[in-house]
Amino acid sequence: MKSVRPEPPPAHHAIRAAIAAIPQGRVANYGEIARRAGLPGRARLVGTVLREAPSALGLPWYRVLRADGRIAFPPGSKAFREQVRHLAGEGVLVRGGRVDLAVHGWERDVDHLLWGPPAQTGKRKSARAES
DNA sequence: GCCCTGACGTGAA
DNA sequence: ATTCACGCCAGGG
Repeated sequence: MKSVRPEPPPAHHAIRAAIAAIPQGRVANYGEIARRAGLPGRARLVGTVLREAPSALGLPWYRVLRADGRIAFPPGSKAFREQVRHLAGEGVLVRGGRVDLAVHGWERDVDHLLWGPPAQTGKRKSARAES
């Protein structure tokens, strides 16, 4: 017998879990979440789930950005500003609606361990001792 | 069931 | 840095 109230597909659950797993102060892109959820290539599905997911679920939706580190909402929109606000509250700086994934990206850590710290290609304007 | 849209990603021009 | 085309596929009309 069919359940009178069809539960959401497992994929949705996996995606929510992946989003919930983003550490505070870090951000991840849609594709990355999809991968973590075992759904490579389904970045769009992540967006769909987030759209359906009420913020009441307690999901850190604001930690999810596009692949280029850009916020997925139209600049200036309500949601946009709120996302920026939330991120700023966690110490994630947003410049021009954009977050530096090389600094706050979740997966950044892994790259670091595999490839080592990014060599300064000489773009840096002023080298300064970081914390 | 077809068609269009979309909190996306990637590669090419 | 921008723009375009495509791939992907769940939802809603």
